[in-house]
Amino acid sequence: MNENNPSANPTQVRVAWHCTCFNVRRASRTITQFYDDIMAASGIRATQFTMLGAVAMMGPASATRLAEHLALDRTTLTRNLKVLADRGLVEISPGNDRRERVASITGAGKAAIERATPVWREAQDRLVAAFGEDRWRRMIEDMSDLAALTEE
Amino acid sequence: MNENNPSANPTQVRVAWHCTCFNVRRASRTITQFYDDIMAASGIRATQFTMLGAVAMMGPASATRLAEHLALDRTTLTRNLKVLADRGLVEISPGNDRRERVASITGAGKAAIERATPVWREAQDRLVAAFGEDRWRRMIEDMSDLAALTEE
DNA sequence: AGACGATTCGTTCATATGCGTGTATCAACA
DNA sequence: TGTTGATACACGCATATGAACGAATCGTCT
Repeated sequence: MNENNPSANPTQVRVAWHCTCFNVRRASRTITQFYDDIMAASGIRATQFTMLGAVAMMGPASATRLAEHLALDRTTLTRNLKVLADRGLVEISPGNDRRERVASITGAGKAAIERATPVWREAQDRLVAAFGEDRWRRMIEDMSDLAALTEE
Repeated sequence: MNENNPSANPTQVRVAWHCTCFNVRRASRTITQFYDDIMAASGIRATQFTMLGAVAMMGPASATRLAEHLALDRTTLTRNLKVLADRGLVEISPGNDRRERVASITGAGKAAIERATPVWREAQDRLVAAFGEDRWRRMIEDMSDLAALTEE
């Protein structure tokens, strides 16, 4: 490779654009913004909506259990949960096992879910319609399988 | 819905797991870790590898141009670039337009790319093999199209 | 030359993400 | 009963991500 040429060799170009990690992260960014833009009015972000849903769905659950459920690092989950706790949407309380701290949904949290669900659905519907339902369904399965494959 | 039942209604379950945003973010997490684990020995993370590649590929380029290229917020790119600059892998210098600050790859940056490329390839090859090449190729195209669709 | 809208960027605030280390608690065993 | 390995967590460090605000610079028009 020519040391004086600041542009790298063409191989590098293909590397960048075929990288699975780059592609999934880029999609993650643009899709998150797409959802957040539409959901902004509800005061709940897409990530927080997911988190609220998980807490509501799993009932009082420990951080570790929620983290495994969402394939999220336990410490990340704890901090994300704290944002919701500070807003009164979830409640963190000590569990029977005194090492544990369990999270449960509050009334305000349920109200937030009720309020955010329609806008979430709007984002989801718009995206599915634009992408094509069959193709979208296939891709969700692909991403889900890929996550299962790279998780351990 | 039963106000006393801390578990939400079953609808919420389907919402969480069919959410495009959740699925792509979860895949983004697990795949990033998959790549980072394998690439750890090289001292370069997958995200940084992408960034280095972009700088090398685009030659001296402004933050705005790089950000558009990667579908990344300008301020995010600037800070990610700073991490690489602090390690001497890229150089930030003023451009002709005095508002601009252009980034270019350094010798150490090129060396880092050379060093990291084989481990990146190992991660990529392993994932493609495990997922199936045809299916993988299709999914990359899906994710790329989806990013284009949700980008504006 | 001076005014003005557009462009490029830096800084601050807030969230999202994972790792390493240390601490409290538990369960089981000698 | 005391020890000990395992478990659940908090905290600090580092990176990744975007929004809002404001400053510097540029090009253009008068």
